[in-house]
Amino acid sequence: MRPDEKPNLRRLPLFREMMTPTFDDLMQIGYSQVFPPHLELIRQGEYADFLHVIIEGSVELRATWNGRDTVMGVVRPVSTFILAACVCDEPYLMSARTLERSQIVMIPAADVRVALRRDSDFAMAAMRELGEGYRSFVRHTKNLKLRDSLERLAAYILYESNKHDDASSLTLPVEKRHLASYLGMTPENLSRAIKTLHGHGVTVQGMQITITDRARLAAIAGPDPLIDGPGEKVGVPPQRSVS
Amino acid sequence: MRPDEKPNLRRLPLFREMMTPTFDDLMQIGYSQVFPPHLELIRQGEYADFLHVIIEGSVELRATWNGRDTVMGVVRPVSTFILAACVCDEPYLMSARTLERSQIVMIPAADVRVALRRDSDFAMAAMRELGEGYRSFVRHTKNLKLRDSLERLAAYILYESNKHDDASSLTLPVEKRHLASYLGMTPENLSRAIKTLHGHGVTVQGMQITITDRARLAAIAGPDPLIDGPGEKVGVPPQRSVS
DNA sequence: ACTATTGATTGATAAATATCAATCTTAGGA
DNA sequence: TCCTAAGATTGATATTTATCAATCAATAGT
Repeated sequence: MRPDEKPNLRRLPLFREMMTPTFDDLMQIGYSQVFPPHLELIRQGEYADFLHVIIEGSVELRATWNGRDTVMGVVRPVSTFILAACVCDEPYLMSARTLERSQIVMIPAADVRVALRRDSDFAMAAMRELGEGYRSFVRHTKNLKLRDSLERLAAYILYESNKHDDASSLTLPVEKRHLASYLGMTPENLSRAIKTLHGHGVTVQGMQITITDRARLAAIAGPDPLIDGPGEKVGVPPQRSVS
Repeated sequence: MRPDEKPNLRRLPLFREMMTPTFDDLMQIGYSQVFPPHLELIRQGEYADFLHVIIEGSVELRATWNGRDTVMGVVRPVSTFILAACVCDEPYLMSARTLERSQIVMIPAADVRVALRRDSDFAMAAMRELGEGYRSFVRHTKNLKLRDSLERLAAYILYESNKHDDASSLTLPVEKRHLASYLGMTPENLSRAIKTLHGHGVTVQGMQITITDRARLAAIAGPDPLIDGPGEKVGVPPQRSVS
C-alpha cells in the first residue's frame, strides 16, 4: 500500500476513531490492488475473506437468482464494503464487480475480527457502520414497496440533487440500465418514466439531468428522510459505507 | 421485571455472552410491561428511547409513506428489536405495534450504548446482531426484486415448513392480508396465488397449509439460502432478532 | 472519418399486479 | 344461538410493468 493512501483510510468513519496501533496493524496486513474495469471481485455465496475498502473507481453490488439479476447498489471512494459478511463470518449475499479501473484495499476478515475484539473504539465504529448499513437497506425496501417506479425515479433525482448541494443540474453517475435495475425497473420503463417527468419539473438529455421545477418534482417524489436517507453531501470524502 | 424472566433474556444471542455485571445493570434499569393487542409501541420518525425485547406475544413492524403502508416484518419471542436505531441514535424507520397481548422489556437506549462501550463481549454480540439484521434485509430486498409474487409465496411456505422441521402441515402465523403486505402484494393477489399453488404441491384451507408435493413447490420457489436465509429451527428460543 | 458495437429509445403487445365491487366465511359478541 | 363485523374470496376491469422487436444514438477502435 502506498503511504499516501493511509490518511484517506484513516478518515473513514470506520477507521477514524480506532486506536493508532490497531490501525497500523491493519494497514500492515492489508494490501492495495488495482483492478481493471468489469472484474468480478466477489461472487455471492462465497465466504468472506477480506474487508474491502474502495480508494478509487467504483464498484457495483449485484445479486443473482435463477438467471435473473439486479443491481443492489454502487460503492464509491472512500468507503468500505461487505463488513457484515466479515463480522458474521458468513457467505456473501451479493456479488461485487468493478465498473471502472478501481483501486481497492483488502484486509483479511480474520484480522478485522481480531481488531474488533481488541479495540472497543473500532468496535463502536463498526456497530454504527453496520447499523447504518441496516438502516439503508430498510429504506431501500420501503422505497420498493411503498413507491411506484415513477416515484422512485423522481425521488432518486431529487436525492442526487440534494447530495450535490441542491444543484439543479447534474450528471447521472451510472449507465441508465444500471440505474433502472437499481430502481427495480427495466431500461425501457426507465426511458418512459424519464419522458413522463418531462413537464413535471425535470429534463433529461443523455446523462445530463436538469431540474426545472423542484416543487413539481417533489410533488411526485414525496421526499422523506425515512426513505431517502439523510441528505449527506458529497465531495468531502469519506462518504457512507456499505456494510 | 419478574425474576423468572431474566434467564430467558440471558439466553438471547445479544445478551448471552456479555459480562454478568453488565447484564445485571441492564436488567436493573429495564422494566417489563404488558401491552394490549393493536397498540402502537413505536412510531416511525420518532427517536429511539428504548431497546425493546419481546418476551411474549408478537409485534408487527410496519412502514408508512404518503398514505400507503406495508408490513416490514413480525417479531416473536424471545428477541430484540430496533437495536440499529438505538446504536445509531437516529429516528425509527419503522413503526411497531402489538398483534396480540404482548409482554415487552424496555431498556433505555442511552444505557444500552453505555453498556456497549464498557463490555466488549456485548459489543461483539451487538455487531453480529446488527450484521444479521443487515443481511436479513438484503435478502428481503433480493426476494422482492428477483422473484415475482407467486415465487415469493412459494418460497415463504417452503421456508416456514423448513423452520418447523420440514413439517408438511403448518398454520399461517399471521392473517393473510398481513402476509400479503409482507410479501409485497395485495390480499386479492395472495388469494389468487394460493389458488394457483393448488395443483403445484400445496393446498391451503383457511390458515392451514399442507404441502403435498415438496418438489413441485420447490420448483416454483427456487429456494436459496442467500435469499431465504439459513434454515433456523423454531421452538427452541431464542430466535433471531430484528435490529 | 468510418465502422462496429453497445446502450438508449420507441412502439406494439403481453403479462403481472392492483383496484373496485360483490359475495362468502368465519370468529366473536350479545 | 344468532347476529354482526371483519377478513377472505371471486369476478370484472384498469393500471402498471415487462417483453419483444425495431430503430436510433453515442462511443470506441481502426
